[in-house]
Amino acid sequence: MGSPLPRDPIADAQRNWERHGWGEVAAPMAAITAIMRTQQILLARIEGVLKPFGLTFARYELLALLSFARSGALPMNKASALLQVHPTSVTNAVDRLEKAALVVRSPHPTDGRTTLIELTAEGRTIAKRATTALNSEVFGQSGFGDDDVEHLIRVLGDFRKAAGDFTD
Amino acid sequence: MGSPLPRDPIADAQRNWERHGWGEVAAPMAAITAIMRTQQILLARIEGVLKPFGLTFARYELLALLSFARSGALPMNKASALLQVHPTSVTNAVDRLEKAALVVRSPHPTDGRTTLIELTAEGRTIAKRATTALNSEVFGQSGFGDDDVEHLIRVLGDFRKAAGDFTD
DNA sequence: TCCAAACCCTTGGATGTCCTAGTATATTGC
DNA sequence: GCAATATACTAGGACATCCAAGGGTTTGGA
Repeated sequence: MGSPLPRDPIADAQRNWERHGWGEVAAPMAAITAIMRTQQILLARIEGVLKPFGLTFARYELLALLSFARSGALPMNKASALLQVHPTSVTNAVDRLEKAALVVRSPHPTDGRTTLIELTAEGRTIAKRATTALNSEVFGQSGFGDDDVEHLIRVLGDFRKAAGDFTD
Repeated sequence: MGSPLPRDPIADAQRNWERHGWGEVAAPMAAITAIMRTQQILLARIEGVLKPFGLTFARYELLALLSFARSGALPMNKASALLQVHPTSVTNAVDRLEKAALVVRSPHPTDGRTTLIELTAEGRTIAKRATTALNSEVFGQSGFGDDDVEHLIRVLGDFRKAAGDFTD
């Protein structure tokens, strides 16, 4: 999308913050901005790997979640909670996955309000293949050192917990 | 959007990865997934603070960038490069900011291809107020410890550099 | 000098996310 | 048992991001 900049724009922003007398929060601002940008880079990599499978990250996450469920099926609301996205986002993802025949919707046996999302055989195959690709092309070459990975898991885990993501 | 889960879904995913024989990349997978989720949480906080100003994060970033430019103006392509987003995203943001009278488009004095984005007086005021709000309500209460902030800046900075964001 | 290649911005389309209803089904409480 | 409340999913709308294409402007090499 663009060639490398001569200078780190986030470091520049941090300096600007300090210069304007906001030194107190300049570092957290830089850290948060860096998280936003890193997510953008990672998402682009992931989507690039998933594209050949006709998947996006949102759809992959749902597929992967289903593949780990014992029965290969989950209620929409459960998927929404576990993926931590809005219910309408799940509806959207399921619509597209269903068109691609990777999942099917089926009524819940006892609760008429609930819809189950079920992995098809092809869905399971694609999920497996996509995971293999992501493992080798993204997670296996993250560029983060082992210590940094551990640190990120701990720091961001604490953050997510404090934000109310989970109790544990 | 949902009440806290009883267990950390990312830690669960990491265990699933290990259980399926992908232990080698389970930790980086967890770290990357945590970054994605953290970004989502932070973005929601930021947008919540900006909403009263009629701004989104994308528009705020552009406004802030302009406010740090000496002349209060920048070519669209420069803004695109510095914000590291696609040119069409800048077009979109400028369209909306211009409707809100926070910026104006003006022709480049010497290059007929280029359009300058210029901050209006009101744009500068809103930028300042929004920044104050973000500083006190988000950056000042990030929840990250000082050491963790420094670590994040370093680790993510190295990552962004390796990804080709900047040379420095 | 002049035309092809490079560059800049915009339009149109595909996706994803969230929010705000609206419909249907369950549960609760009186 | 029935009305009121709570849940589950979906439709429609607002935004953001990217990609592919198209039209206008500059630049540079023949």
